[in-house]
Amino acid sequence: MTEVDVIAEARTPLTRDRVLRAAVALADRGGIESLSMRKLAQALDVVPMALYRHVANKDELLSGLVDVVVGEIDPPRTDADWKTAMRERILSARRALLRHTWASTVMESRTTPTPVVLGYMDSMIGLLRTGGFSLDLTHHVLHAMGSRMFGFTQELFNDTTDVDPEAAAEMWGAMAGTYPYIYEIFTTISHDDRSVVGAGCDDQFEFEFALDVMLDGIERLRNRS
Amino acid sequence: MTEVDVIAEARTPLTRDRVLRAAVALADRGGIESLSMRKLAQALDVVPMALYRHVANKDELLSGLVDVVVGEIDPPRTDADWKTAMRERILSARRALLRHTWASTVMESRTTPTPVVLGYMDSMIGLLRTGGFSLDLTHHVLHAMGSRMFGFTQELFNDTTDVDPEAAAEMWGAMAGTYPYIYEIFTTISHDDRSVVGAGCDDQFEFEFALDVMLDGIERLRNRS
DNA sequence: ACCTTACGTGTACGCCGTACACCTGTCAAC
DNA sequence: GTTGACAGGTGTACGGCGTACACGTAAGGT
Repeated sequence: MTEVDVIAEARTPLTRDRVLRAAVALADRGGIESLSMRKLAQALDVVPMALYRHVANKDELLSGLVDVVVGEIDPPRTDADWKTAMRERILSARRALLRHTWASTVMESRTTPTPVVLGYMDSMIGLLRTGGFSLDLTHHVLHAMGSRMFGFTQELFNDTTDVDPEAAAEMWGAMAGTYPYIYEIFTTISHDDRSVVGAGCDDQFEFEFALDVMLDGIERLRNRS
Repeated sequence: MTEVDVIAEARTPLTRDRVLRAAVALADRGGIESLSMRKLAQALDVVPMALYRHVANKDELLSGLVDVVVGEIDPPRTDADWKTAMRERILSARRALLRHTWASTVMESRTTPTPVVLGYMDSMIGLLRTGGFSLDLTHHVLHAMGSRMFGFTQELFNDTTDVDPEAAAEMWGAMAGTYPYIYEIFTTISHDDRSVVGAGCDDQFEFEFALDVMLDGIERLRNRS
């Protein structure tokens, strides 16, 4: 056995799939900002430029990541009305996004939908159309649902970087006077959580709440027409 | 008049305000990706490191930009019920965002709200509380509104980079078979626009449609409780 | 035996944010 | 008037990034 053979069997050949899976793994731990072509190459024990045989560039890599995540969303069930089918699928999408917290950011950064994403959207539209929505109403509903169709509301400042309690307490003290309404809300909700104040929301509940407001709203519009 | 004097009067001194306004101008034309500390310094005819006397780092600069944009949002009118006050203010926010198309992206990238943003949110919450919303319901509504409270729905793939018509036509042809529902929608809506297919939505209408679905929904919840 | 083709490598370029030491003009205190 | 602190712009440099481009090198078809 020559030295060449050792090297040859030591590394499985690069594939687009292997690249994508390594990228997902890298982003899952460490966040999307820690995903660089160079670090990805390093994780695959390969020189950075080698990646470019399998993805066109970083942007296309990111689109590939979106495809991976969207591919994890369950297909819609066919034995239910449009509303529950859509609701459940969106909640499935949300589960996928919770597994890959970077995904929503990356999806928003995309400028063009991939075939995988188009397929997802097409089947979602199908749920509405076969559920009795007119063409026009379907169109408006698509806009109204927006990114929620992919399982995420765009919450502002929902990051989980927890600060030290001392600074937080001081901040909330100052808030009492300056931002009375914010203070009022954040001091009364969810002190059952581990932190005394703030960020103790039941995200799943809030997501479903917002989703249902939307679904109920569009259902009413459907029935009216 | 010495040479020094000429130089001294040739450049107005740098200010945080001047830096921010130059950054806004740079981003307005050329997009947020063309805003780098180096280019910003160049636009101000100054060396890059000079900026750091007025902003802590690029992140803090971006937060400053958000403050500028949020500062452009009109205060809520006080002579109307909560619903129209909120509706009009959100539409004012949307106008500010349309003036600075990069702003929604930057806002989403923020990890911590600035005092200016907190002030905006506080007054929005105030509209709900004084409008008769319970603490709990107000809280849920905040989540449900999400980024829409700042005037933007997170539309996916709403960029305006128009491709050449030939490629577009080919794409739509292929879509007819693969994505029938998408095809159906995009070929029937808004051919009054300049482009034959796609991207011809009335964004203002769609935004208000979604906003009203939301507002009507929460109004119903309010009246029920 | 040769030539193509596929695919990993090495080097290099231009961009980025920013740390750090340095200069210089202004102004208060003596 | 001299001095010394300080505020604010400068210059240099470092490490990171994406990726263009030329170069091996091994496998497979002829």
